[in-house]
Amino acid sequence: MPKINKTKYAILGILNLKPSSGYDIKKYCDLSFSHYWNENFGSIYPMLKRMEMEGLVNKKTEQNEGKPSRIIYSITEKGKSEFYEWMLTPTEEKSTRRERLLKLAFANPREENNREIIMEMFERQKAVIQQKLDEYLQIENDIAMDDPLTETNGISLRVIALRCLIAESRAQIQWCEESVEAIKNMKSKSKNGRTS
Amino acid sequence: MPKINKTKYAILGILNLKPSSGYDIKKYCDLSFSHYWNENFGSIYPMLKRMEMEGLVNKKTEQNEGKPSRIIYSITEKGKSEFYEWMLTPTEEKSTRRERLLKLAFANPREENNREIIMEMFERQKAVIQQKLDEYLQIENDIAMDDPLTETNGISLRVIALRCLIAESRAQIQWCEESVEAIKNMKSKSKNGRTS
DNA sequence: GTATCCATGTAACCAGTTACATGATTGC
DNA sequence: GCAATCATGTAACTGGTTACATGGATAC
Repeated sequence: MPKINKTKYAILGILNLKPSSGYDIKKYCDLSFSHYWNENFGSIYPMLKRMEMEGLVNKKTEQNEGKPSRIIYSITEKGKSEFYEWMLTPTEEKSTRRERLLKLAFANPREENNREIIMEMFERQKAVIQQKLDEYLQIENDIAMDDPLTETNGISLRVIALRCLIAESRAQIQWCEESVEAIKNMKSKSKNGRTS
Repeated sequence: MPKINKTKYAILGILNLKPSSGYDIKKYCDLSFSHYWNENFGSIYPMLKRMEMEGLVNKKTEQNEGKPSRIIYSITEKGKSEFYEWMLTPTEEKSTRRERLLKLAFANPREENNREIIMEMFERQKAVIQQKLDEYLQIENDIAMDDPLTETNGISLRVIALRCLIAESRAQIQWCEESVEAIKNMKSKSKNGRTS
């Protein structure tokens, strides 16, 4: 299965909300889902051109006196159908490179003095994750504050997306704690037990 | 902060265990941590050359009669110190592209008929995650079976690494379920409540 | 008058993947 | 004889990031 350029879908998704310029798209990304998605001008502008040639979007130059002219793209029917198809495709988030786990795999707890290093590793990792978690919780709080709709009309999808990151972070923190305990036990056991 | 080539550290980590050829390194990756790390020959061989020039590894050609000759690399002191430095650096696993969450962000639950699609999305995502989870659990089981040391001497780091993936998957599944519930409630509320 | 924002783009680069080329050996 | 494995490598490509170039408008 080939790697597919997802910038296309991000753009389609935003244009499906409303016609926008490349600049708008970038702004929207930064503002609305910076914690789990990123786009750069270097990807957006060339992709928009490509998408126009593929008939996924329509182009319209907006001439504004005074202000610089903007190129507004809108999604076509073809673009919409491609977008909805993508939306319903189950996402396989390939984690081919998880640095944290790789590091762990290289640690060797059989050697006595290494255990301290490994426990230190976990503590440091935990601190990084905790910091992220605090950040997410802060944002969750902010959203609830400035969007009273969430109370009367249920929670927003922005919050739901954020809660995935929150749930994952919490799971990771717990995993760090459990792992430290497991390594501690390993240590005490090898003292009066056997050593390979 | 610039993106750093992590292939280097993966190689250092493996060579720190024992001197190996490029081929060995690839095999080790596939065998030992395929679920969270991947390397290709296209990265390994050029990197080994570069690392030799940087003095991180030593090269030794092994001439075997009959068998094809192998180039065995071993880690140097400089390589070791760079490796341990990396090991203790807290890992910031940037999730700049979480397709699942992006999809969610584009879903609009305010429109009645969209809710069905969103719930369907969650169900499909959940199924994908569940499949992964089952896979992980199977491997965890396999490791425990063929490695009796884990019982007497505590659990291996291979299992601990795996348990991170397991914990994350479980958190994600729970998140899917909670989200579906939240959207259901949103729906019933908007029926006898207000609609924007 | 200068820093920041609006706005569009290109070029260069890096990481990582895939495909290809080569050739020897082993197992069926 | 043929497929699979051992073994090393290169070339081409894709996805994504960063830096640069340009120029007008706005805010202080």
